[in-house]
Amino acid sequence: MNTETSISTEEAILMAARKVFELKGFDGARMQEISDRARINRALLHYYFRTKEKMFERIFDEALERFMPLLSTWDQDLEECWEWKLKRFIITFITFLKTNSMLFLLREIIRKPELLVSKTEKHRKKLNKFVLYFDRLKQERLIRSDVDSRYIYVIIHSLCSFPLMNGIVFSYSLRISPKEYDELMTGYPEIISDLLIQLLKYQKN
Amino acid sequence: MNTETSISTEEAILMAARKVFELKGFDGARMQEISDRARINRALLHYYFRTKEKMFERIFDEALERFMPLLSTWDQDLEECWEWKLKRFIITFITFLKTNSMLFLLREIIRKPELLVSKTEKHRKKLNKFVLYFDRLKQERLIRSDVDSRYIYVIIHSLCSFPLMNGIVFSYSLRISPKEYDELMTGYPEIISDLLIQLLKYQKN
DNA sequence: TTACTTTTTAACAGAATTGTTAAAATACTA
DNA sequence: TAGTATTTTAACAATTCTGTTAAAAAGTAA
Repeated sequence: MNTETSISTEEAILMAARKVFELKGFDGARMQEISDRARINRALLHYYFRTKEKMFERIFDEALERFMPLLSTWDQDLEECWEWKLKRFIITFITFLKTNSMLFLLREIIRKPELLVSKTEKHRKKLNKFVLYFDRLKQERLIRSDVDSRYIYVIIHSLCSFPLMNGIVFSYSLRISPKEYDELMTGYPEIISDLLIQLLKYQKN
Repeated sequence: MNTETSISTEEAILMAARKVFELKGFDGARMQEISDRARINRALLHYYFRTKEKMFERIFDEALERFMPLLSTWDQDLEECWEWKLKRFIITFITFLKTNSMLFLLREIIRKPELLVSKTEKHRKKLNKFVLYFDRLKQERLIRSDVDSRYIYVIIHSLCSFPLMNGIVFSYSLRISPKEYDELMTGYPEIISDLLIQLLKYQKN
């Protein structure tokens, strides 16, 4: 087997598959559409990935493996102040989400909840780092202590994730083009970083 | 035709269809599963709704028709202070979203973007009420003027919508059961109302 | 050129799904 | 009870999609 051509073909297939699965979901995706996008034929598709199921699993796993590490950064660079940490997280996360569809993951998890449990067991332990970190910030009186850290978690993630996955709807609701919406959103990470910092900062009185 | 039994059967079908479409999406939904849920047989399903397509259209339209009115409440009760207005919106919206899947709409719109345009034309005009209202609040120096009203729109909607549609993932990430997450979320509308009010309130200095 | 690998072509089997139909069974109403 | 409307049963046609196969074609490297 010539590894080089195989890999580029395999990569073409994976890129195409990812795109189609993200757009249409597992049930709506068609092997034909994937092979069209990869500019190969359907026989070759099955030659590289035996079944649609296996191909999906690969795409889904890779998506999760890209995603999970982002969630366990809260115990790194502990000397960094929380404002910077937060800001950096938000910018990194939003940048990441521009090329990684959260909706894809969510849709498939809702279709088949086992996907979440089976594929993330090894990351499970790391998931409480956020809450630990923010509870600590409260103890140290660096941030306000009257908001449950789990709410803070939900708030930050909602503010990062939803504007991107709901882009079509938001741009329609705001009566601007998707392009204009994208442009509007370039300033968004800065804005919410600053707002969240204002909001969370410990209030002296 | 005996209208009463028909309506109850039709309603059973619609309820079942809605549930299945919300869970599986159009492509993943099976007529068999819908008729099972409605406790009737597949022949009767087609007797009431000729095709899957037509049934879906009905479900989707109804979902949009429930949804859209919520977005055009910003020019009602103008004597009410903006804090109350905001709080009322948030509570109403979140309550609504508990029984109306935003993910369903989003998934189908992404699958087939025409759905959004074709089905909401008549509501399109009303969609700028939010921005108009908040721009006015800024003029009157009731809220801070350094945040684009469109960002405020995105922020409020993200904070309302995402925690519910991402419930499975959040409860997993926070390592609590879905039930515990629901309980946690009962306090959520109050919290974000208050936080948003703090954040938006006009700052004297 | 030769040997080998990759890719295409074209055909097909099998399964799942949608939608239809006719006749029988059941439920309802006058 | 008789007549009407609703629902079930069971079978079927048509289509779409997945996955397989064998042989041919094209590409690559020695």
